[in-house]
Formats: sequence, structure tokens, C-alpha cells
Amino acid sequence: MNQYYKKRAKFHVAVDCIIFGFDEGELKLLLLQRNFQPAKGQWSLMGGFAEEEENIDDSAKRVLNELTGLDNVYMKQVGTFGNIDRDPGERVISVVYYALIKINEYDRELVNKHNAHWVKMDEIPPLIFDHPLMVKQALELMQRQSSYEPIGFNLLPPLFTLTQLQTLYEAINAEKMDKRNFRKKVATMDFIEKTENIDKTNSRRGAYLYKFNNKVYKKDPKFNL
Amino acid sequence: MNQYYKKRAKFHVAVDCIIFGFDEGELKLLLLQRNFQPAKGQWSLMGGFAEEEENIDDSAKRVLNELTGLDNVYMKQVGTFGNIDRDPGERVISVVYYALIKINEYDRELVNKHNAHWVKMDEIPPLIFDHPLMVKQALELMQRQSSYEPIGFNLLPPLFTLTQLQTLYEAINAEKMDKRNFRKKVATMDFIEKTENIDKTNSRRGAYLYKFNNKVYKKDPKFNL
DNA sequence: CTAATAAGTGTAAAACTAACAATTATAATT
DNA sequence: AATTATAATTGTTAGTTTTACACTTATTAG
Repeated sequence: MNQYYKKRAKFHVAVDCIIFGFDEGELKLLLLQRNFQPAKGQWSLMGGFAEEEENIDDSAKRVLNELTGLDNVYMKQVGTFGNIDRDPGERVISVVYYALIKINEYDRELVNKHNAHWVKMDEIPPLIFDHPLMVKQALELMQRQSSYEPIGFNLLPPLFTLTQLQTLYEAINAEKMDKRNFRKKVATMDFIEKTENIDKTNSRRGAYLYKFNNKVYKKDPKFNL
Repeated sequence: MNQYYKKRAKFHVAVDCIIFGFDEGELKLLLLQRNFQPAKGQWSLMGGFAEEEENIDDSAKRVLNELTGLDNVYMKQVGTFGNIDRDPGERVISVVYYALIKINEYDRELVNKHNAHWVKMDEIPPLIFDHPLMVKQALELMQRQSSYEPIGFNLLPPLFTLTQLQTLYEAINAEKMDKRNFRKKVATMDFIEKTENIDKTNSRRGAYLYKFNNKVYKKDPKFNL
């Protein structure tokens, strides 16, 4: 070990994940009702400790994968929570990420094993430690980013109707939008492409399915909703 | 120590500061030409290790104070950089903050002692480790935040002219603005208050000095420039 | 064939943004 | 005392974007 670093304090470092999903027209979080210590029985975010030979971003991916079985998930760092007493057990510095997942794709067995549940944003139970603050900051960050980057599509299936897309953004921002104005705006974004496919799940008439074309987006990456 | 945490890896945790200042119509960073190991002689951000009994936010404040002598400085966490090899000496996880300081108020002796220098944003020398990425992210975050929160005033003296204010925002966003449009917008923000004081530093005629009234802002916190 | 339902569509007023140049107040110079 | 130089201050118009608002269409279940 280099002389220089020798007598510096070292810290436990954890990652915590705010896992967003979109289902039944509502934004939801995947939360644990902890079936393990510490704080067994209480509600918390999914988390885990960083490991010796692992980039922190990879720790977050690993922890998310442990719960959902998913890879290649959109994740974004929210920030780091480093107050001395944030974990009453011992000092732990936590790096927080939010994840956007397609709610049909996760591994139900794993989720059951961890005793995790999807909870609507407005029905979040009391959470341990500073997890409520983490959720608040993650939501605010996600709301802001979703307005100028096309990250919302990570919450939708590959093909989606315009009604689904609008409902998603209404859920994210917790406010209704005008249907005609919304569709006018979408029509200006040529990376949101109409397909020939029609979804008849929600109407007799059926609705055209659209897809997000990332290649087209990258040519002229402007987005706002 | 709690049984639960026992065999977890522990990490060195550092903070690094991107210190913004505004001087001579330009945005600048306070950077170290390191007169200490490691990487002595090279340019870097001001940084330091987190201590055992210290919130991470307070570590950042302490490190900033060690260099500038300043307290009560506006600081914002940019994010945490946790790749295994980001510090070639040994693994160090770094929590990055940006700070906005009034460029007349810092302690010149301390700054000299650390061999720190103000560098224009477009003349930043090569920096060690992942510090260039940190600077890039800090600048982007600060630019975005400065557009919707009144943080720019932290870079100005308590009394400032509209020309100064405009030049500041032009420096932050690296783009010219129209003087009349800028002033029209400022006129709509009643928390930017005209005083009776006049500054004759830059013109024979003199320019009215304005101040930012945070109390008024808090009543109706909307800002965009 | 009727009823029910979600999908799909256009227009006009209002608000905001962007582009543009002359006048004013003052101090230094002649 | 008059002239000059300089930054500060001030409005208008055209263009663009945003908002508000309601009917028609396609389809299937009954």
C-alpha cells in the first residue's frame, strides 16, 4: 500500500436502488418488506454493499440484478448520502441510483424471495433510515430528466400506444395533459415511429403501436415532454 | 461492531471540489498545481479524505475551507466517482461537489500555500485521474441549475450591476444574450431589487446596483435565465 | 342495427421569445 | 464652456410556442 493513503479512515459503502415501474397507468416503486436483518420487517429500498473489486456503478447493477434478474437496465446515480448517523447500526455511506424497468420483464421468483412489492408512488409506506429522502430526490431527478431526455421509454414495452405514452408522462409528472397537444408534440419527434401494429387491449377500435427509434434520436438528440 | 457489517469491504472515501469563481467577465476554476504527493507537480482539483466522524457534506465544506478560508459557501453534490482504477495509487471513492464563491473573498495566503490558481474555463490544463470528467459534469450540472435556481448570485458581490449579471450568465452558458431582452426578463423578477447605489467603476454615467432578495424569492420561488 | 367506448384529429387566442438601434448621463479632454 | 467618448438605459414588432377547447371515427358487444 502506498505510504500516502495508509492512515486514512475507511468506510463501508453501500448502494441503494430506487426502482421505478409503470403499471396500470401508475408509477410504482419496487420496495422490500425486509425478511432479513437489520430492520427486519420494515420497509426499505433494495440495497447492498459495494465489493472490493467492483466499480460502484457495477455494484448498483449487481444489486438491481439480484432482485430483478434484469441486465441492461437504465440506471442513473442520484447522489451519495454520507451522514454519520444515517444508518443507526454503523456508519455506511450509500450511493443511490434510480432504475427504470419494464414492469413485465422482472423475475417474479427473485422478487418474491426478497419479499419485494410494487407500491404506488402515493402509497409508499414508512421507510427506514434516510430512504424517504432518497426516494424524494430520485423522483425529482427522474422527473426533471424525463422532461429533456427520452428515458421514459425504459418504462414502456418496445411497442406502445400514444395513450400509454401520455399516461406515463402524466404519471411521472402527476399532472394531466391535453390529448391533442400531447399528440401534436409527439408528432414533431420523428424518433417516435408509428408501426403497422394495432393494440386492441383497451378499445374496440384499436390504437396504433409506436416505437422509440434510438438511432434516429441520436442524429438529432432533442426531446422535451 | 454489529455482526451484520463485519466482513464487508471498506473503502477510502475522498471529496473533490470544483470551485467556480467569476472574475473579469469570465468563469474560472480554482485549481491546484500540486506541491505535494501523489502526482506532485501536476494539476488537480482541491480534494481531501473524508474523516471518521464527519458527514460527507461537511468533509466537502472542510476541504473547501482549507483552501479558501471560506464558510457558508454554496455547494452542491455533483456525484460520486467509484471506478476501481480511477486513482492509480489505490482505490479511492470520490464524492464530488461544486462550490460557487465570490472571487474577492477568499484567503489569498491559503491559496498561495496550496499553490492554487484561478484558471479560465477555456484554459483548463490537463488534470490528473478522472478530474476532467468531474469538471465536465460539474459544469453541466451548474449550468442547468443556474438556469432554474438563483444560484448565480453566489458568484457576485452583494451589490451588482445588470451588466455584471448579464455577463455572468453569458459566461456560465458561454453564449451572448441580448441586453434589452435580458433586462426585460430581470425586470419581471421582483426579488432582483434596484438599490439607490450607483457603480461608476465601468462608466462615466454609472450603473444602478441591484441586490438579490432571498426573502422575496422564497415567497414565489420561480427563476429562469 | 344500436350502443358503447377509446382513438384520433384542427383551429384560434394568448403568451412568450427573438431580433433589432437610438438616446441618455456622465467625466475627461480640449 | 463645448466637445468627445463610453457604458447605461429603454420599446416595438414579428415570429414562434403554448394553451384551450369538442367533435368524428372505428370497432365490437349486445
